[in-house]
Amino acid sequence: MNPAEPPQPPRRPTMADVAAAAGVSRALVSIVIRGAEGASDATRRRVLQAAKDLGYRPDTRARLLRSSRTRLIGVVFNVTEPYHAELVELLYEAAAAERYAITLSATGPRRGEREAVESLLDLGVEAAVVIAPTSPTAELAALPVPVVSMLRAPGGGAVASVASDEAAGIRLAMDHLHGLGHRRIAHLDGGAAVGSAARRTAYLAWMADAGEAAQVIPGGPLESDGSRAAAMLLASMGRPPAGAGREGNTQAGHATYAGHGGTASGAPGAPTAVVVFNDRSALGALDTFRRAGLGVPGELSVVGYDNSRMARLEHINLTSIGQDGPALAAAAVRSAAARIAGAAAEDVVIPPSLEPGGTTARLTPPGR
Amino acid sequence: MNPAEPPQPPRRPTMADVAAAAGVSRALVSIVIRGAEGASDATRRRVLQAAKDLGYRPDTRARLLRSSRTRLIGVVFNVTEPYHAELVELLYEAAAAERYAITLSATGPRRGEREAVESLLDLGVEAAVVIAPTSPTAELAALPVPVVSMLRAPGGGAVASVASDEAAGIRLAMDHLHGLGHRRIAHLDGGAAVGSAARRTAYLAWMADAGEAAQVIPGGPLESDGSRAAAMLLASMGRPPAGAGREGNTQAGHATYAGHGGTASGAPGAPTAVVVFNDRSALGALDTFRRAGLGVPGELSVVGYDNSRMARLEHINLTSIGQDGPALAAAAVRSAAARIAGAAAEDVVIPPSLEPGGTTARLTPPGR
DNA sequence: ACAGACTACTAGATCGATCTAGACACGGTG
DNA sequence: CACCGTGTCTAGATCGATCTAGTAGTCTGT
Repeated sequence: MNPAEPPQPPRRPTMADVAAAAGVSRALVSIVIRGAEGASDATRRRVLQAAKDLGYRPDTRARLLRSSRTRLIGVVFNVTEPYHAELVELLYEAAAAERYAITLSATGPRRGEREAVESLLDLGVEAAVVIAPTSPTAELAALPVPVVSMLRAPGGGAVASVASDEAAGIRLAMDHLHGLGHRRIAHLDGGAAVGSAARRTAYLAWMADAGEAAQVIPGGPLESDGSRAAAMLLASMGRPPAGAGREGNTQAGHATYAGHGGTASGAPGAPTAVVVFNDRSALGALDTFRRAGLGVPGELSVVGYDNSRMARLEHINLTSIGQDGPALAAAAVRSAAARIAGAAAEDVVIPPSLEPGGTTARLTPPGR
Repeated sequence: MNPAEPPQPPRRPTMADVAAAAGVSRALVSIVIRGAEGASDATRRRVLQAAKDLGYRPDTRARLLRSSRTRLIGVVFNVTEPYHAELVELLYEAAAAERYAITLSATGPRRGEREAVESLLDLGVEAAVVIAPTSPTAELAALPVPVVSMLRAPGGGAVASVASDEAAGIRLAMDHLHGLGHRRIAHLDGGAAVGSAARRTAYLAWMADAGEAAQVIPGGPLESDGSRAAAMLLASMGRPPAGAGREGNTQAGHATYAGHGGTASGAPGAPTAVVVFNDRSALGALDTFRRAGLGVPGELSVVGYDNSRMARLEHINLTSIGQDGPALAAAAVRSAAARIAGAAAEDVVIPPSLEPGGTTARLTPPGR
């Protein structure tokens, strides 16, 4: 009721307020809040109670500014990539387990990697995790904090990396198809995307080992790339795609070719299975195959890569190579923590696994 | 060469370093860096040059801590929602245009909205933009900073909102289909998802006005929801879905029903078009329809909602209601800025538009 | 010539935490 | 009893910026 009293500025309580309420010094409150040692159990309880009563929450800005250990890891991800989103979610959990906090910075068509990383540095992160980096390794290594690159193949020691074994993943896919009787297997590649070269090389090596003729169709990481590559593959099989006109690309669709019957279609030597660069691309390809009236997996088996949430949707149920996201995320955080603690950069390789789905099937003998 | 000198701590330069190099006070450097007035052009140039030479970058932590105007807007988004990702990207740009910075906080299966918002508050954001909030309006209104909710219908004044006109969007879809000759139009709804009720209501109202019998199939926001709802619709049309067995849900697929021919299939009164809650759901539905051998748009026209990047992929080319992302993002940032400046909460409604694609076509007369 | 206004600049307090150095109490030892 | 070690706690400096209040110096008008 004092007229001189300020009207009611609902100021957020600070450490000093808690200290006053609990009858201790600010420093002690800091100790208790951080969970550091140096306070008796009795006062610890008292301080925590006071903090709770006041609704105190530590101010991140002040903590970041003052403390030598911010316990903050920055994550750079491409906001247009669904699989990155999955990893981001897992990174939150993995970081929490190591008592680190995460702060995000997105890249995108109009926001570059450099910009994203620097905004993190200005915030005082102790390390940066960059998902599928496009910057050269040397540039990442030159940053003033340790960098962990995810999903990109090891770059030579200067930057820690966490990735799955691309070659092993492709071999899993090839072995799986081989076990189902497939011999003529094509590859729709990822073009210039991160990881594409490694997967293509592994495919070529496997085919060479098996003594089979390889067929690589240039593609890319997006649904549209897969769709386009699929159309090229169809053409090479002597099988026209669905719809002829330009405008009517979806009209009537598959009905045109649906009567073909079960197996072994098109030119002799046409592939009976394809391994696609990633799930997004595989989804585009699947769509194009099916609209052209090609039965999947009846006439053609398809394997993707990433085992993304999308691939696991029941109506899609794509056979895919899984990268074990939780393991990747945990390894990335551990690697970052280790480098912060002074360890040298290491390359972690996570073994991939094959997730069987409904888009691969045993090859039906042609002459049946 | 002085042995007492520390070996080489590559400390990041601070404002004091720049001040010393330029021969001015710290305060003046602050003025120049912020672009505030109160410095002559000559010194301004000198200070900027010194900053550049030293590679100075302002420390975000210190700036956030000290300044009353952090010019920081927090964005809460669901990392598993591709459409949110599109908006995030647009928000970065919209914020930059108003000289605000963005900081992200993701929600997800294991990270709630409350947690995400609070981490932003601890960072000192001046306002929060929450995309498709799930918390009750009252809870958002109780936060100590202004909140702008995106994509959720106006909640009654306490919280500013930016959303597209759901009812108008649905009407656009219905009018489009009506103009193509369709009369029996079904709706696959969004279940409990944000915005679903408004769209369903608008659909029912339109059908009532037109004197047609409405048919709402319960669905949801995900691909799998759309797929399931599509299967229900097929059943109601007396048309069995593709494949009979459980395991073989994709085998042979559409071939079973492909011979049906052009138009007007199934029970009398069966819909010739569907309006689906959103694009993701529509994609699932599309897949199920096509595998069942139902030609889209030959036998059934399909309209989605969001006009997402996915819908625009050339091989999908979904007719969809566009929410004008750039306008939404710009309005959200402007609204946040206005509330920070003291304005009352307002509800902004952005008119949607129809993006024609290849999944809708003129109805072929049944008795032709 | 002098008050008043304006411009260019600076010293020092401040934001809310952490960190360092040291005070104080208390029990055990020689 | 003096001394030491340990556990608990505090005063004050500090992080790197912004903000306030105030000081020179210049210009303007009468």
